[in-house]
Amino acid sequence: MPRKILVTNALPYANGDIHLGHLVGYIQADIWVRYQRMRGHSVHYVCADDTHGTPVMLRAEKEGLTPEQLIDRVHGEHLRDFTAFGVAFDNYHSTHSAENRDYAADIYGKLQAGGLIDTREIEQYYDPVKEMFLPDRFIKGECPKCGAADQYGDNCEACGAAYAPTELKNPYSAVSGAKPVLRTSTHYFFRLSDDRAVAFLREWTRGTNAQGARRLQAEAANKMKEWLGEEGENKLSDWDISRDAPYFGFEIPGAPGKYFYVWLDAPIGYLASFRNLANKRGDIVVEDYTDGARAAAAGTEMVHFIGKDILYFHALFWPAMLKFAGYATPSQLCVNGFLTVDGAKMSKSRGTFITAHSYIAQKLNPEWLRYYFAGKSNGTMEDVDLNLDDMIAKVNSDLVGKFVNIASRCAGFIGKRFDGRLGETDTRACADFAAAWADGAIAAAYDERDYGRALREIMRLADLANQYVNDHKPWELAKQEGQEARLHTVCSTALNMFRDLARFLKPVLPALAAEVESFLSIPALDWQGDWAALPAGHAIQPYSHLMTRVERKQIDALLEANRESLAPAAATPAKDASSQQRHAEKQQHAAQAAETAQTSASPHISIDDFTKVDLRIARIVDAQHVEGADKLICLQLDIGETDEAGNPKPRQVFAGIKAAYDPAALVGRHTVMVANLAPRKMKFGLSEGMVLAASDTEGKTSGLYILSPDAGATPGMRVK
RNA sequence: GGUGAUGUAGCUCAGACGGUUAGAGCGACGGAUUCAUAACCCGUAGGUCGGCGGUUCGAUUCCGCCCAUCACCA
Repeated sequence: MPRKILVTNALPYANGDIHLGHLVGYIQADIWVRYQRMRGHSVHYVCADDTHGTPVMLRAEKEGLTPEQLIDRVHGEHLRDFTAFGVAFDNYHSTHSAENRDYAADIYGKLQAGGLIDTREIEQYYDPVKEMFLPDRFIKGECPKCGAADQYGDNCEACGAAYAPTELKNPYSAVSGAKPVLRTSTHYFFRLSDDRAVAFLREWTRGTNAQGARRLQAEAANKMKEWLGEEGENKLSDWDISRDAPYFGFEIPGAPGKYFYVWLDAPIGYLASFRNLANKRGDIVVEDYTDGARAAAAGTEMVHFIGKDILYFHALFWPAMLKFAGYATPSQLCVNGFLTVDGAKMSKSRGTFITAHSYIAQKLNPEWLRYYFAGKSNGTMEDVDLNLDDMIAKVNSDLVGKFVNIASRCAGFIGKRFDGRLGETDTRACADFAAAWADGAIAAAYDERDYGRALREIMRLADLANQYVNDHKPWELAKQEGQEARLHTVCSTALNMFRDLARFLKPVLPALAAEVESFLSIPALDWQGDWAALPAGHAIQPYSHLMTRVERKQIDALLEANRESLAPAAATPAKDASSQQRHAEKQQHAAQAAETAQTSASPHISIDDFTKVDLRIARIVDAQHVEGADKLICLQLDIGETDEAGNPKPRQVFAGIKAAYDPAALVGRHTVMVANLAPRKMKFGLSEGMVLAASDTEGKTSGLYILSPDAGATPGMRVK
């Protein structure tokens, strides 16, 4: 029975270029789709641009475009890049579409009817000039901790502190420059904390689908357990799904001036793209995939390929929305990790923030990258490292030296000596190939998305083919009288091996496989049909090189083309370097801290570096055990600071010194603390610094010793 | 700090549900060969399987602790 599968890829946000980090997930999905089709399964493969939200709205304005004009242009660029890398969606649509509006309204309506939508008043910064509520990202001001100017509303790039936008000093709107005011507004919430949703998600994230496969990879299911908590616990909170006008998106039915938050309608875009495809084609019954009951009856599957940064949305909100709106829930989430380049986060200053377009513009072969990514894919959520020297070695050795070489070393004889026609095939010599086909190990590896395993096995076969040629020495046979038939057979046999290798590699290297099909004059290779040898007398085309080698200088040129000098890089921080898809409204911190840190690799620090650390004498006012923490003591430290009323205002610091100190014995002592360390939100509360303590980092001797100043030092004194 | 993941030859990665000499590719070194894009073939060297303890007749594989890296903490 052929499977009927709807495959989707995460929707890239319509606010930036496709880069190599994106391509990991798209190439993995594309390989899987191509493989399943070669097996004769029915696969619909769709994607779309994720278009809504404040960032798109503001960027369009900045460029003097309407949002529609901007997303039209980006749509073209994204589709161009995917196509160039052989990622062959059946449809590449947009979340800003009639289909998506209909689905969003329908799902929302059903959730509302099911009692899963609530409203609530929330308070938020509002830009009185621009007349809009401001996402955290669009509020700037002075860092409440270190005072650095022009910091974003969620975290400080200078000191790394995290805070709420309301804590910023002298806040201003990044959009208009106006001073924002706090305003209350009604927001709509999806009641994820509802018992029904919690119970459903607990089962859904752990369970298996109708095909008996786990819906989530083990690591992903594990991760969800953290979010869901233990049995009986309810750690989920309701989800704010509305934003106030002006907002680029869909207005919520029955709620004038309120719009669906971009993340609500983004995954719905999968269904919209599929519906759009069905409308164009006319032979797809959409409801057999989307309707809960009908999909179960039809045995269809819905498989989402996503990056691990958006697991949260796809494993909680999305299945819950679908479930309680009566839609089919996803059969499987295939989650991939981030991309690092040469072991580090992609970096604009190093030129490793490589856009898909620049790769193509530099005339690098996309299939080099497909092959390398495939070799690094093992079906887990682990990050993938693009090691550039390794990629050069791997591609040149495997694809050029081994695979393509087989055709290159045999085709000449067939062309010159036998008029381009094949002879008999030595099927006994092909026994290992036949066994590999019958055994199904390569097929299983593809199906499980462990492409690395598949390629290792395929390359073992390629080695066998080269050994076969070596052992039978066609170049000697060619010089011997009466050995023509033998020569003919050896070359034909090797070319049959070559054909099967091309078949095995086709999901990964579709363009190369197509060239092989044309070189061998054979119909499109698939995985089910006739694996019999090509018949004697079959005419092939003259051989021309199927692939060139990668050279280091090409890679260097690519890095140079993507390199930005450090100065402008600071203006446009490479925050989302490894992320596939992340909206500015949900930022992560600190990605850029690494970027700046890596620029100074000297073994010494300057005096300036040292003076950045604000060390102060502190008096331990109070010390308490922390419930539930093995190592922590909660300290209240007086460093001479006072609140607005002039009362002493101690710092709260969590110190991992419980093993060595009894809290009661600490009270009243003086010690040294780092006063300007970025505050850190811990499970137990906010930690506003750290105390200094000595220990043997080699672990040879145990013990932990906090520092004490000589008598006379008073709280607040600077240590330098 | 909590939770999770990762740590295996110079590099990139397999593997071991505890059991004789821990694997592959690349790289290095030596040899062979010349059909092939300095490709291919044969061979050699390289690892106390992050560290320390425990369980066991036996652990790199199980358990505990520690260290390092990464991610998440909405």
